[in-house]
Amino acid sequence: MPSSPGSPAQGDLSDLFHRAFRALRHSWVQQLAPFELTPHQFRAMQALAKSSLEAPGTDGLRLKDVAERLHIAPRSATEVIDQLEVKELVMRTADPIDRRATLVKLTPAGQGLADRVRAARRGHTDQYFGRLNASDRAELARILAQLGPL
Amino acid sequence: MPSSPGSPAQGDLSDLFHRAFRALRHSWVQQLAPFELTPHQFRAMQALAKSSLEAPGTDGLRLKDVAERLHIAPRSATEVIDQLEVKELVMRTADPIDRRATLVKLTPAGQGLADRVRAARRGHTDQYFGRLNASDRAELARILAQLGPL
DNA sequence: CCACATAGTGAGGTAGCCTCACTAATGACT
DNA sequence: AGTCATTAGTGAGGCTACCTCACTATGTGG
Repeated sequence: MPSSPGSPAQGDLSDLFHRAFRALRHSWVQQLAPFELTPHQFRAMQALAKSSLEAPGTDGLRLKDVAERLHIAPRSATEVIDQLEVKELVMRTADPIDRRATLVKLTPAGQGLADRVRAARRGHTDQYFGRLNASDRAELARILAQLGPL
Repeated sequence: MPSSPGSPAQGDLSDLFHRAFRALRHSWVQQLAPFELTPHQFRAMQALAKSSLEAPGTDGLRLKDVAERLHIAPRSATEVIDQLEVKELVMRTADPIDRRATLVKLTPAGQGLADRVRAARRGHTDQYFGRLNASDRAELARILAQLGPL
Protein backbone atom coordinates (compact mmCIF):
# COMPACT_ATOMS: atom_id res chain seq x y z
CA MET A 1 0.00 0.00 0.00
CA PRO A 2 1.78 3.13 -1.15
CA SER A 3 2.24 6.27 0.82
CA SER A 4 -0.31 8.92 0.07
CA PRO A 5 1.39 12.22 -0.60
CA GLY A 6 -0.27 15.50 0.23
CA SER A 7 -0.37 17.64 3.26
CA PRO A 8 1.87 16.50 6.10
CA ALA A 9 -1.19 15.50 8.08
CA GLN A 10 -2.15 13.28 5.18
CA GLY A 11 1.32 12.36 4.06
CA ASP A 12 1.49 8.87 5.32
CA LEU A 13 -2.14 7.97 5.81
CA SER A 14 -2.10 5.12 3.33
CA ASP A 15 1.04 3.76 4.87
CA LEU A 16 -0.31 4.03 8.39
CA PHE A 17 -3.51 2.40 7.25
CA HIS A 18 -1.68 -0.46 5.58
CA ARG A 19 0.45 -1.12 8.61
CA ALA A 20 -2.41 -0.92 11.04
CA PHE A 21 -4.47 -3.26 8.93
CA ARG A 22 -1.73 -5.81 8.73
CA ALA A 23 -1.33 -5.69 12.48
CA LEU A 24 -5.06 -6.23 12.85
CA ARG A 25 -4.95 -9.22 10.55
CA HIS A 26 -2.01 -10.64 12.38
CA SER A 27 -3.89 -10.29 15.63
CA TRP A 28 -6.85 -12.18 14.22
CA VAL A 29 -4.68 -14.91 12.72
CA GLN A 30 -3.14 -15.48 16.13
CA GLN A 31 -6.40 -15.54 18.01
CA LEU A 32 -8.09 -17.86 15.56
CA ALA A 33 -5.22 -20.28 15.12
CA PRO A 34 -6.14 -22.42 18.17
CA PHE A 35 -9.57 -22.91 16.61
CA GLU A 36 -8.08 -23.76 13.22
CA LEU A 37 -9.91 -20.95 11.53
CA THR A 38 -8.72 -18.21 9.22
CA PRO A 39 -9.97 -14.66 9.58
CA HIS A 40 -12.00 -14.94 6.43
CA GLN A 41 -13.64 -18.14 7.56
CA PHE A 42 -14.57 -16.67 10.90
CA ARG A 43 -15.90 -13.58 9.22
CA ALA A 44 -18.21 -15.71 7.12
CA MET A 45 -19.33 -17.57 10.22
CA GLN A 46 -20.09 -14.29 11.90
CA ALA A 47 -22.22 -13.20 8.98
CA LEU A 48 -24.21 -16.43 9.21
CA ALA A 49 -24.51 -16.23 12.97
CA LYS A 50 -25.70 -12.66 12.73
CA SER A 51 -28.34 -13.49 10.18
CA SER A 52 -29.72 -16.28 12.33
CA LEU A 53 -30.03 -13.80 15.19
CA GLU A 54 -31.77 -11.29 12.99
CA ALA A 55 -34.16 -13.80 11.48
CA PRO A 56 -34.52 -16.75 13.81
CA GLY A 57 -36.13 -19.81 12.32
CA THR A 58 -35.15 -19.13 8.74
CA ASP A 59 -33.13 -21.70 6.94
CA GLY A 60 -30.04 -19.61 6.37
CA LEU A 61 -28.62 -17.18 3.88
CA ARG A 62 -28.36 -17.54 0.14
CA LEU A 63 -24.85 -17.70 -1.18
CA LYS A 64 -25.35 -14.38 -2.90
CA ASP A 65 -26.42 -12.84 0.39
CA VAL A 66 -23.32 -14.14 2.13
CA ALA A 67 -21.29 -12.53 -0.64
CA GLU A 68 -23.12 -9.24 -0.20
CA ARG A 69 -22.67 -9.21 3.54
CA LEU A 70 -18.97 -9.88 3.14
CA HIS A 71 -18.67 -7.42 0.23
CA ILE A 72 -16.98 -9.99 -1.96
CA ALA A 73 -17.69 -11.62 -5.30
CA PRO A 74 -20.13 -14.53 -5.20
CA ARG A 75 -17.39 -16.79 -6.47
CA SER A 76 -15.31 -15.92 -3.45
CA ALA A 77 -18.20 -16.61 -1.11
CA THR A 78 -18.52 -20.04 -2.68
CA GLU A 79 -14.90 -20.62 -1.78
CA VAL A 80 -15.08 -19.78 1.88
CA ILE A 81 -18.34 -21.68 2.31
CA ASP A 82 -16.70 -24.70 0.67
CA GLN A 83 -13.93 -24.51 3.26
CA LEU A 84 -16.37 -24.30 6.14
CA GLU A 85 -18.48 -27.10 4.72
CA VAL A 86 -15.48 -29.41 4.63
CA LYS A 87 -14.98 -28.63 8.32
CA GLU A 88 -18.68 -29.36 8.88
CA LEU A 89 -19.16 -25.93 10.33
CA VAL A 90 -21.80 -24.95 7.75
CA MET A 91 -24.32 -26.85 5.73
CA ARG A 92 -25.84 -26.13 2.36
CA THR A 93 -29.48 -26.86 1.59
CA ALA A 94 -31.57 -26.25 -1.49
CA ASP A 95 -33.74 -23.14 -1.35
CA PRO A 96 -37.35 -24.35 -1.44
CA ILE A 97 -38.57 -21.29 -3.31
CA ASP A 98 -35.92 -21.00 -5.99
CA ARG A 99 -34.23 -24.04 -7.43
CA ARG A 100 -31.24 -22.01 -8.59
CA ALA A 101 -30.40 -20.97 -5.10
CA THR A 102 -28.61 -22.54 -2.15
CA LEU A 103 -29.18 -21.78 1.50
CA VAL A 104 -26.25 -21.81 3.90
CA LYS A 105 -26.36 -21.94 7.66
CA LEU A 106 -24.10 -22.80 10.56
CA THR A 107 -24.20 -26.37 11.79
CA PRO A 108 -24.58 -26.90 15.52
CA ALA A 109 -20.82 -27.56 15.57
CA GLY A 110 -20.26 -24.30 13.71
CA GLN A 111 -22.51 -22.40 16.07
CA GLY A 112 -20.68 -23.90 19.03
CA LEU A 113 -17.30 -23.02 17.64
CA ALA A 114 -18.33 -19.44 16.91
CA ASP A 115 -19.55 -19.16 20.50
CA ARG A 116 -16.28 -20.52 21.83
CA VAL A 117 -14.23 -18.08 19.79
CA ARG A 118 -16.33 -15.20 21.03
CA ALA A 119 -16.06 -16.41 24.62
CA ALA A 120 -12.30 -16.67 24.30
CA ARG A 121 -12.12 -13.12 23.05
CA ARG A 122 -14.43 -11.89 25.76
CA GLY A 123 -12.15 -13.45 28.38
CA HIS A 124 -9.29 -11.36 27.13
CA THR A 125 -9.70 -7.70 26.50
CA ASP A 126 -9.75 -7.07 22.83
CA GLN A 127 -6.13 -7.48 22.05
CA TYR A 128 -5.88 -5.10 19.15
CA PHE A 129 -8.33 -2.27 19.61
CA GLY A 130 -7.83 -2.38 23.36
CA ARG A 131 -4.89 -0.11 22.78
CA LEU A 132 -7.33 2.70 22.14
CA ASN A 133 -9.48 4.39 24.73
CA ALA A 134 -13.24 4.37 24.23
CA SER A 135 -13.31 7.85 22.78
CA ASP A 136 -10.72 7.00 20.15
CA ARG A 137 -12.50 3.79 19.27
CA ALA A 138 -15.72 5.69 18.67
CA GLU A 139 -13.90 8.28 16.63
CA LEU A 140 -12.20 5.61 14.56
CA ALA A 141 -15.51 3.91 13.87
CA ARG A 142 -17.07 7.19 12.80
CA ILE A 143 -14.22 7.98 10.42
CA LEU A 144 -13.88 4.48 8.99
CA ALA A 145 -17.59 4.41 8.26
CA GLN A 146 -16.97 7.30 5.87
CA LEU A 147 -14.18 5.47 4.11
CA GLY A 148 -15.88 2.22 3.27
CA PRO A 149 -17.26 1.37 -0.16
CA LEU A 150 -20.11 3.53 -1.38
CA MET B 1 -11.58 -9.88 8.66
CA PRO B 2 -14.05 -10.85 11.33
CA SER B 3 -16.26 -8.55 13.27
CA SER B 4 -14.87 -7.56 16.61
CA PRO B 5 -17.47 -8.05 19.33
CA GLY B 6 -17.58 -5.89 22.38
CA SER B 7 -19.22 -2.63 23.17
CA PRO B 8 -21.49 -1.27 20.47
CA ALA B 9 -18.98 1.46 19.71
CA GLN B 10 -16.44 -1.26 19.15
CA GLY B 11 -18.77 -3.86 17.77
CA ASP B 12 -17.93 -3.65 14.16
CA LEU B 13 -14.54 -1.99 14.22
CA SER B 14 -12.73 -4.89 12.58
CA ASP B 15 -15.38 -5.08 9.91
CA LEU B 16 -15.30 -1.36 9.25
CA PHE B 17 -11.55 -1.51 9.12
CA HIS B 18 -11.54 -4.39 6.69
CA ARG B 19 -13.99 -2.70 4.39
CA ALA B 20 -12.28 0.65 4.48
CA PHE B 21 -8.95 -0.96 3.77
CA ARG B 22 -10.26 -2.85 0.82
CA ALA B 23 -11.72 0.34 -0.59
CA LEU B 24 -8.36 2.03 -0.16
CA ARG B 25 -6.61 -0.77 -1.97
CA HIS B 26 -9.15 -0.67 -4.74
CA SER B 27 -8.56 3.04 -5.10
CA TRP B 28 -4.82 2.50 -5.42
CA VAL B 29 -5.21 -0.33 -7.89
CA GLN B 30 -7.31 1.92 -10.11
CA GLN B 31 -4.95 4.86 -9.91
CA LEU B 32 -1.86 2.78 -10.59
CA ALA B 33 -3.29 0.69 -13.39
CA PRO B 34 -2.50 3.24 -16.14
CA PHE B 35 1.12 3.10 -15.04
CA GLU B 36 1.13 -0.69 -14.96
CA LEU B 37 2.11 -0.77 -11.33
CA THR B 38 0.62 -2.62 -8.38
CA PRO B 39 0.21 -0.96 -5.02
CA HIS B 40 2.98 -3.01 -3.54
CA GLN B 41 5.38 -2.12 -6.33
CA PHE B 42 4.65 1.56 -5.99
CA ARG B 43 5.06 1.35 -2.26
CA ALA B 44 8.53 -0.11 -2.72
CA MET B 45 9.36 2.64 -5.19
CA GLN B 46 8.23 5.23 -2.69
CA ALA B 47 10.49 3.74 -0.05
CA LEU B 48 13.43 3.96 -2.43
CA ALA B 49 12.56 7.47 -3.55
CA LYS B 50 12.24 8.58 0.04
CA SER B 51 15.61 7.17 0.99
CA SER B 52 17.30 8.97 -1.86
CA LEU B 53 15.75 12.22 -0.63
CA GLU B 54 16.90 11.58 2.92
CA ALA B 55 20.42 10.60 1.92
CA PRO B 56 21.24 12.09 -1.45
CA GLY B 57 24.28 10.67 -3.16
CA THR B 58 24.18 7.29 -1.52
CA ASP B 59 23.95 4.27 -3.70
CA GLY B 60 20.57 3.02 -2.52
CA LEU B 61 19.11 0.83 0.13
CA ARG B 62 20.08 -2.68 1.12
CA LEU B 63 17.47 -5.29 0.47
CA LYS B 64 17.09 -5.80 4.18
CA ASP B 65 16.46 -2.10 4.64
CA VAL B 66 13.79 -2.13 1.96
CA ALA B 67 12.15 -4.99 3.83
CA GLU B 68 12.32 -3.08 7.09
CA ARG B 69 10.84 0.06 5.61
CA LEU B 70 8.00 -1.93 4.12
CA HIS B 71 7.60 -4.03 7.26
CA ILE B 72 7.74 -7.25 5.32
CA ALA B 73 9.96 -10.33 5.32
CA PRO B 74 13.22 -9.97 3.40
CA ARG B 75 12.09 -12.72 1.10
CA SER B 76 9.06 -10.66 0.17
CA ALA B 77 11.19 -7.63 -0.48
CA THR B 78 13.30 -9.70 -2.85
CA GLU B 79 10.12 -10.49 -4.73
CA VAL B 80 8.90 -6.98 -5.27
CA ILE B 81 12.38 -5.75 -6.19
CA ASP B 82 12.60 -8.59 -8.72
CA GLN B 83 9.36 -7.36 -10.28
CA LEU B 84 10.60 -3.79 -10.48
CA GLU B 85 13.97 -4.88 -11.83
CA VAL B 86 12.28 -6.73 -14.69
CA LYS B 87 10.48 -3.46 -15.50
CA GLU B 88 13.85 -1.66 -15.34
CA LEU B 89 12.48 0.63 -12.67
CA VAL B 90 15.14 -0.35 -10.10
CA MET B 91 18.69 -1.58 -10.31
CA ARG B 92 20.69 -3.77 -8.00
CA THR B 93 24.37 -3.17 -7.33
CA ALA B 94 26.84 -4.89 -5.06
CA ASP B 95 27.43 -3.15 -1.75
CA PRO B 96 31.10 -2.08 -1.73
CA ILE B 97 31.46 -2.48 2.02
CA ASP B 98 29.81 -5.85 2.51
CA ARG B 99 29.97 -8.53 -0.13
CA ARG B 100 26.90 -10.29 1.21
CA ALA B 101 24.74 -7.28 0.60
CA THR B 102 22.96 -5.80 -2.38
CA LEU B 103 22.09 -2.16 -2.89
CA VAL B 104 18.88 -1.23 -4.63
CA LYS B 105 17.95 2.10 -6.11
CA LEU B 106 15.48 3.56 -8.59
CA THR B 107 16.66 3.84 -12.18
CA PRO B 108 16.13 7.18 -13.91
CA ALA B 109 13.11 5.56 -15.57
CA GLY B 110 11.85 4.48 -12.17
CA GLN B 111 12.38 7.92 -10.73
CA GLY B 112 10.53 9.46 -13.67
CA LEU B 113 7.63 7.07 -13.32
CA ALA B 114 7.33 7.70 -9.60
CA ASP B 115 7.25 11.42 -10.31
CA ARG B 116 4.56 10.97 -12.94
CA VAL B 117 2.38 8.93 -10.62
CA ARG B 118 2.71 11.57 -7.94
CA ALA B 119 1.96 14.36 -10.40
CA ALA B 120 -1.13 12.52 -11.59
CA ARG B 121 -2.35 12.20 -8.03
CA ARG B 122 -1.59 15.82 -7.28
CA GLY B 123 -3.69 16.86 -10.26
CA HIS B 124 -6.66 15.13 -8.74
CA THR B 125 -7.56 15.63 -5.16
CA ASP B 126 -6.74 12.54 -3.24
CA GLN B 127 -9.53 10.30 -4.32
CA TYR B 128 -9.84 8.21 -1.22
CA PHE B 129 -8.96 10.27 1.80
CA GLY B 130 -10.42 13.38 0.18
CA ARG B 131 -13.74 12.26 1.61
CA LEU B 132 -12.50 13.32 5.01
CA ASN B 133 -12.00 16.88 6.17
CA ALA B 134 -8.57 17.92 7.40
CA SER B 135 -9.48 17.48 11.03
CA ASP B 136 -10.67 13.92 10.50
CA ARG B 137 -7.60 13.07 8.50
CA ALA B 138 -5.34 14.27 11.30
CA GLU B 139 -7.39 12.36 13.82
CA LEU B 140 -7.24 9.21 11.75
CA ALA B 141 -3.48 9.49 11.41
CA ARG B 142 -3.11 9.94 15.15
CA ILE B 143 -5.25 6.89 15.92
CA LEU B 144 -3.75 4.66 13.23
CA ALA B 145 -0.29 5.45 14.48
CA GLN B 146 -1.30 3.81 17.75
CA LEU B 147 -2.50 0.68 15.98
CA GLY B 148 0.51 -0.16 13.89
CA PRO B 149 3.03 -2.82 14.81
CA LEU B 150 5.04 -2.23 17.96
C1' DC C 1 -42.70 -18.88 -26.35
C1' DC C 2 -38.57 -16.30 -26.18
C1' DA C 3 -35.21 -13.12 -24.49
C1' DC C 4 -32.94 -11.71 -20.74
C1' DA C 5 -31.61 -11.88 -15.96
C1' DT C 6 -30.25 -14.51 -11.99
C1' DA C 7 -27.71 -18.19 -8.96
C1' DG C 8 -23.99 -20.87 -8.14
C1' DT C 9 -19.74 -22.79 -9.34
C1' DG C 10 -15.76 -24.86 -12.47
C1' DA C 11 -11.52 -23.20 -14.29
C1' DG C 12 -7.96 -20.40 -13.92
C1' DG C 13 -5.56 -16.47 -12.19
C1' DT C 14 -3.23 -12.57 -9.27
C1' DA C 15 -1.33 -10.03 -5.33
C1' DG C 16 0.86 -9.96 -1.20
C1' DC C 17 2.56 -11.93 1.93
C1' DC C 18 5.01 -16.14 4.60
C1' DT C 19 8.61 -20.10 6.35
C1' DC C 20 12.45 -22.95 5.69
C1' DA C 21 16.76 -24.09 3.90
C1' DC C 22 20.84 -22.99 1.70
C1' DT C 23 25.32 -20.62 0.33
C1' DA C 24 28.40 -17.03 1.03
C1' DA C 25 30.27 -13.51 3.78
C1' DT C 26 31.22 -11.08 8.08
C1' DG C 27 32.12 -10.24 12.91
C1' DA C 28 33.20 -11.59 17.55
C1' DC C 29 35.66 -14.22 20.61
C1' DT C 30 39.35 -17.15 22.20
C1' DA D 1 44.69 -17.44 13.26
C1' DG D 2 40.82 -20.32 13.82
C1' DT D 3 36.17 -21.26 15.18
C1' DC D 4 31.62 -20.40 15.59
C1' DA D 5 27.61 -17.56 15.49
C1' DT D 6 25.33 -14.25 12.95
C1' DT D 7 23.98 -11.89 8.83
C1' DA D 8 22.39 -11.16 3.74
C1' DG D 9 19.95 -12.59 0.04
C1' DT D 10 17.36 -15.81 -2.43
C1' DG D 11 15.54 -20.66 -4.21
C1' DA D 12 11.71 -23.57 -3.26
C1' DG D 13 7.41 -24.02 -1.85
C1' DG D 14 3.29 -22.52 0.36
C1' DC D 15 -1.01 -19.89 2.05
C1' DT D 16 -4.85 -16.55 2.14
C1' DA D 17 -8.06 -13.67 0.10
C1' DC D 18 -9.64 -12.17 -3.28
C1' DC D 19 -10.82 -11.78 -8.73
C1' DT D 20 -12.90 -12.63 -13.91
C1' DC D 21 -14.94 -15.44 -17.27
C1' DA D 22 -17.75 -18.99 -18.84
C1' DC D 23 -21.10 -22.31 -18.20
C1' DT D 24 -25.58 -24.74 -16.86
C1' DA D 25 -29.87 -24.48 -14.78
C1' DT D 26 -33.65 -21.74 -13.38
C1' DG D 27 -36.80 -17.79 -13.07
C1' DT D 28 -39.24 -13.57 -14.89
C1' DG D 29 -41.52 -10.54 -17.95
C1' DG D 30 -43.42 -9.28 -22.32
